[in-house]
Amino acid sequence: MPTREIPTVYDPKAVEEKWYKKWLENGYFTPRIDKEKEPFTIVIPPPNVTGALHMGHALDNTIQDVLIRFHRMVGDPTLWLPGTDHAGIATQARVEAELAKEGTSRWELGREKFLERVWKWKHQYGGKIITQLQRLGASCDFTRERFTMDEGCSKAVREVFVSLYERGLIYRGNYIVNWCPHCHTAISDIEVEHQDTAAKLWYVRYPLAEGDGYITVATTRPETMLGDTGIAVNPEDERYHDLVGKEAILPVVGRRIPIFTDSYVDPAFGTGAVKVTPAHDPNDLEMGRRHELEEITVIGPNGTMTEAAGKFAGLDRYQCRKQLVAELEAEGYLVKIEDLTHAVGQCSRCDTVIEPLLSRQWFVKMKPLAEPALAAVREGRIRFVPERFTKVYMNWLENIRDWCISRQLWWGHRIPVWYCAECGEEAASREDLTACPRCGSTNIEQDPDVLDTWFSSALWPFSTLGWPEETEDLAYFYPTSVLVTGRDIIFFWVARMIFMALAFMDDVPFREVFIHGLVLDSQGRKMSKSLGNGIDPLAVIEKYGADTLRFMLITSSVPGYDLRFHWEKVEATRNFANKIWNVARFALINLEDFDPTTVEAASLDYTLADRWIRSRFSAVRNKVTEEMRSYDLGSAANALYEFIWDEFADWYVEAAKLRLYGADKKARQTAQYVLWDVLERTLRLLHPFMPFISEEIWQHLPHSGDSLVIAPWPQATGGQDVEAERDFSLIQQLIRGIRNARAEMEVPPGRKARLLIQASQEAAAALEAGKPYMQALAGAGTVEIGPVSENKPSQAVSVIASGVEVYLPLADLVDIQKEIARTEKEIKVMEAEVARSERMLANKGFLAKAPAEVVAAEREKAAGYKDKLERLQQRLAQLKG
RNA sequence: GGGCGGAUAGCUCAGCGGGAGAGCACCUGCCUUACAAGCAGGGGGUCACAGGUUCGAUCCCUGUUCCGCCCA
Repeated sequence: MPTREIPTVYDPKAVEEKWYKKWLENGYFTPRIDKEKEPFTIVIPPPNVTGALHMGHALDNTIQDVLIRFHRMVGDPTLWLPGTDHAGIATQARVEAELAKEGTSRWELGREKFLERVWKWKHQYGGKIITQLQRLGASCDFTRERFTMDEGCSKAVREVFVSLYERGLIYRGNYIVNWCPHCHTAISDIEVEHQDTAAKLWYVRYPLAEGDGYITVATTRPETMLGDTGIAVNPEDERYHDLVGKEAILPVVGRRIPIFTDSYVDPAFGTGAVKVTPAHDPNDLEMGRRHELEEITVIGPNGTMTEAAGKFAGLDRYQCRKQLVAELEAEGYLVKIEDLTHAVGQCSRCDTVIEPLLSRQWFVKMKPLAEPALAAVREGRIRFVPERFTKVYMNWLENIRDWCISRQLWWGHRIPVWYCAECGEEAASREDLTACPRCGSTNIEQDPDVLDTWFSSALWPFSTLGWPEETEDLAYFYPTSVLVTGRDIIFFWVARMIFMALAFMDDVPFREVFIHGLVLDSQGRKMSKSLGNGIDPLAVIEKYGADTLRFMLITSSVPGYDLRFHWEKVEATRNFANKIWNVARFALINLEDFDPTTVEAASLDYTLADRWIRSRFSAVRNKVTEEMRSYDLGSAANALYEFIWDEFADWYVEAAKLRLYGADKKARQTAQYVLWDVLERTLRLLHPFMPFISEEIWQHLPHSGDSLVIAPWPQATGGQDVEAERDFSLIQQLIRGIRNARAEMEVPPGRKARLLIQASQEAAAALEAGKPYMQALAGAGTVEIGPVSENKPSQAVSVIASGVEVYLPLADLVDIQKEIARTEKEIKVMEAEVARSERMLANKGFLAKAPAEVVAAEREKAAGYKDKLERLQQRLAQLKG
């Protein structure tokens, strides 16, 4: 027999570790492959190995765990595959920082030693986020944990790279890339964040080569003029017609540069004439290549001016700007300076201003890959939830540019391309090469760069399941069911997984994408290290428990929208956990002598309250189940909150006490049975949201099975008990009315009041059944129920509903003036209701066009209001008479 | 500049075609043998503004204002 005694206060610490350990030991998180069943699969968005759990992870993984636990209970073979991402730049930076402290650097160490060092770091500190996920309660199958740089994933990366290379979808070329002078590597377009910044627009006069005319250009980056090789104007721009084809002299430098037309130029910006610097601006590069301009690199990889910048060589780019502008001004070339704000690209990792740099990099050709990825979503093979994110995804892919995938780092998947020093061969290979495949020379070298981290993440849904091997896991669990991730990562990851999967698996990576928002601080700002406004989920778990954090996050979130973190909400949720704990304590205390296996459920004497709570359970069970499937998790959790607190604890438990404390054995047993049954099944509904507290209580309750983790989801039972819900609702209404009347008449809480009830025939049965509840919950003494009569008590407080009049003859306590005021107030409210209802029913359009059931419902309401109003008016007349 | 989202009680947010809801805060009364992290009662809203569609609009459409995010 399980122990039925539990402590008076819920202590999450005492239970969380215990249960999590047991769950792991029993292998509950590892699915059994059953070919007869459709699996439910999620691959985790792999957090960075360097990472620590933050609120965003907490939300993302709680959502996944709720879905996973639900499906496991429903009986689907359920796999949640965990893992981490090697996070190229972040991890490398972390280890480099360590080296710097030791007074050395990666260059000093050399590539091989450095990588050894990073692996060592990874084994020692990396992946602590995985244990943090366990604190959250995440029920991942850790036997299948993966890492983007492990052998299998690396093999997948090789295969994909070489295959794309062979298909001509990966190429190497000289293009402008986003160069981070601080991280010292190229980064992709989406790793650049655009920040509106106050800036200047410099108007600079370029003299014409012939004659004494000039042309004025406007630029936000005067230092790049050192690399200017042309001036462009819009072909439609008549202001410059006579200058097209002529040459200008680059001030300070003295180079002759051509003036030409290109429709890219916006005649409305600046002067309508733009300087063209092909080596330092992507648009200029395109123009330059159209017009065969020279590409002169004047800013180098570390952000300082190159030799090509002449006398400015060696200066930092901003120093150069200052000096150059001064010189232009001194020599009369500077026309004016305007203020403007424009978007400045910054490195998303270190906030350094990006330098567009012409360099030789590897790219993935996107158009051919994007097309099927667009089609998959357009045709509904992948569905975004909420639906509006479809557009974000489509817009991005429709305007996609080629993806720069090479990074000038050491930590990552090294580009599997070898160059032959003898014959110049460039060979991509699945196996490491030691000799040139063309000339056989051993004088070959592998490309020094590594791949963008997202290249390997893009393969995650299938590389983790064993691809390119044809594994059982891959055959069974792929494609995955749903991807759960934040809206900030649609481009980085979601889109890339989709096109990679379509290109290599010939199938979608997941059928649905559930997008959630960001967790903001209480003022609505993003949580960030620099602001110091982040809240550590582990601190919340430490103080309030994982269930509280989980439930708080879920009930605060609406699909697709950001949510704010408030400690008040955490506390409110903690209070809810405590409510559950205490209602369970109550149950356990009263179930000491109860054994469900000896009870015949069919032969018990169910009361109105029993029927009501069972009907309400059935409704909430259906709602939660439905909303789990439609991803309305916050709504589902709120439904449980309301059911547990408002209906089960506040009403059912109170109503059941009568019989639990009473002498009638069978009545007591019935109450015990319903209390146990509803609580036990409610815990199962609660488990996906609050796995720990639900398990702890469930284990103390009589139950069958080893763990709530693998307990079956409650079945849908018969329909609602409409009659019980209606009758109990009437009783609740009267009890509230009586409580209110007592409070307003200042009846001492301990004083029992006799109830005289006059009711219509229809209401009588419900009232008879509700009698004990009114006695217990409304401080009623004897209750007399009779037909409506002229004979109404005068020195009494009244509670009036449709078809029912309740009188509390409290002789000395009744203040007639107060009672008149109360009645008048209610009459006013009721008059407004009747008026509203009658206005609707008098509207011919309403009667003719509104659905019949709406009209019928309105008629019924109107009748009820009118009945109540009449009774109130009679009562008022009596009080005044 | 383009796109998306938001504006509902003092605060934070649900609801999204048929009588305005929750939590917190506030007021009143209760240590009622599960819970004071609680129980019971109560007050509080021209649902941003202006038009339109509809028998009926907080909800749908258009526009305006103000906030936020994404893309260029």
